[in-house]
Amino acid sequence: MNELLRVARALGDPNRVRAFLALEKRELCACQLIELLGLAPSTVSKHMAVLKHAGLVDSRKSGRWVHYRCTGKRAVPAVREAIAWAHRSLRHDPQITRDRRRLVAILLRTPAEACDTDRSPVTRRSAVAAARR
Amino acid sequence: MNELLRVARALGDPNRVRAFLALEKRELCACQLIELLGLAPSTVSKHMAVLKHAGLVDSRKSGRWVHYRCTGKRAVPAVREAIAWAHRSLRHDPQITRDRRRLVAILLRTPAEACDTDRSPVTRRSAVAAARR
DNA sequence: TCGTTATTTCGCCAACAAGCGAAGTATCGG
DNA sequence: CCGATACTTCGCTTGTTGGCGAAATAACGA
Repeated sequence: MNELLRVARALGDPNRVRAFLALEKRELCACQLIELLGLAPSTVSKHMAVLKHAGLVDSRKSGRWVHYRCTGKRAVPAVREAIAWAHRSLRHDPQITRDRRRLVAILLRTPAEACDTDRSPVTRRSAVAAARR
Repeated sequence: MNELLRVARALGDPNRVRAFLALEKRELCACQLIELLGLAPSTVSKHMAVLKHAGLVDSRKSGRWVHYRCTGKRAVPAVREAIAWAHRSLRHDPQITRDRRRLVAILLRTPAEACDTDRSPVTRRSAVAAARR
């Protein structure tokens, strides 16, 4: 039952839930999650490690940046079911809705100065479009 | 998102998960859960209050006894989905399997001396049969 | 009414979790 | 190399949680 316990505990903290839901439609690098949540980098790093250990999220390192993404369909069935539960029950949550809006701004702004200098304008535009959906 | 947080936190403790899974097929009174978990009555009472507050469980008082039961189909959709997730991911869990076996013994023994003096032998037999399934 | 039994509430302690800042690791740009 | 940038790990503080036993509440049975 350790898998269920890890997943349940990972989803038991509001900031982790916010970070996890922000990854519903796209991957994000740590600095974008830090800006979204407004927490210290070390805190966000710890939160992401918890989500990762639970199998809800994985990460890919590209240069200086670590990109996090939801494991989604690649997750094992038990975790996949939890992901569907979380996404569905928070679809209309006010906090998550606010976060979605703020993400649009973050995705528009941070590319120029930070995380994805290697991301082409066209990719950036589609990421923003995805965030609006 | 408070509902999800309450449910996730409720399912984040192994003893609460065991108690909750024990209620999958039948209702149980507090003393049976106390015996199953081997914890102090006050501790079990607190655990059940957490499960109840999360909407995973409700209770019905009958005389001296409080019978707990899974809210199951009566739960709101978000909670119902979590219930299905928990039940499905723990169907073959070793600890839960051990608990199911011990429950058979508890259901056979406790009626005579404790909780369900008001339960007729035929009902008791069917409860035991359900526990074996 | 009085004692007994079932359960909850209260008060406490130890373990854990979330937060931060400082120091450490890794990668890029010069 | 050296500084800067992006994270992560470490050490610490503070709030929360899980456990217990003792006392309180409730209901039954004599």
